[in-house]
Amino acid sequence: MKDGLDFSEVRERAAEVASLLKTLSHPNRLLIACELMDGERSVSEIEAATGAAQPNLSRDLARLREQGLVTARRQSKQVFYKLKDARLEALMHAMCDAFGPKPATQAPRAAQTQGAKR
Amino acid sequence: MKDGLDFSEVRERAAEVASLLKTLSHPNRLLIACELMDGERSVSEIEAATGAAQPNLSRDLARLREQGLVTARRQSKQVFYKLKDARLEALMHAMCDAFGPKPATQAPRAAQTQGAKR
DNA sequence: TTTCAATTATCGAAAATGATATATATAGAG
DNA sequence: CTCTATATATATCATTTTCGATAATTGAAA
Repeated sequence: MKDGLDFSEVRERAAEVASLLKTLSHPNRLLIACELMDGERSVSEIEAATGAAQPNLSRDLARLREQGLVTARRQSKQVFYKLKDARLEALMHAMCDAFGPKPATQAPRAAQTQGAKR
Repeated sequence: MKDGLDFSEVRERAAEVASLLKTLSHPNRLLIACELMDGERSVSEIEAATGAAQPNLSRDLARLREQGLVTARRQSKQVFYKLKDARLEALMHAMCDAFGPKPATQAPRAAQTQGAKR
């Protein structure tokens, strides 16, 4: 039973992770997460960085909030978001590593041997 | 130009990755990918491992195929699937690291070799 | 043919999405 | 305090996609 597959638990975890992936499985939300890897950002900044329409952006931010991936902080008129989940940060870094050069705004981290993409 | 934001390219890549995540964002498909981390598996084996209904499983496998994440090989009556995309493998390992067995519930991070079942 | 293994087709319900409209919150001016 | 502008959030609608379930279909072998 120790080595045996604890199906229900495994599937439970799969459902959790799948839910997280679903939240990230939209280009705009993924871009939001990328943007927040560099630190806190206001909604307007995110809007500029992603090019998303404002109401949709707000909805996407709400989803990220509800999923527990980000937190929001209000400072006068603006609301600043930042990543909340350390696991998400790890995952984002892994994705940057796996899927190549990401935001050119800043050096990602390891410039590993990832040459011609195709 | 290096500081200028190459939006279109970034967003293009985001769309690609988001598409991949979407494909993985279903518990059963995620479980399939997990299962295939250990190597080739027949559809029946995947069915047993995931507990998915067979027609749905087939549809999910088709999605993984169409996304270019797995390949299929027929051997007499059975069809064997395996991971095709190295980036996916890397991502899966990263996810296992990040979301894997909880330190509290189970050994921190040793149970990668869950596949002594064949 | 019969049987096993897998795929495809289809249906209805639920969720996601882009677009658009409206609402709230905060701040500054008058 | 009221009026206005800015920043963000919520609501709604139409269209599309997804999903589980069930039925029908193809392929290979006995």
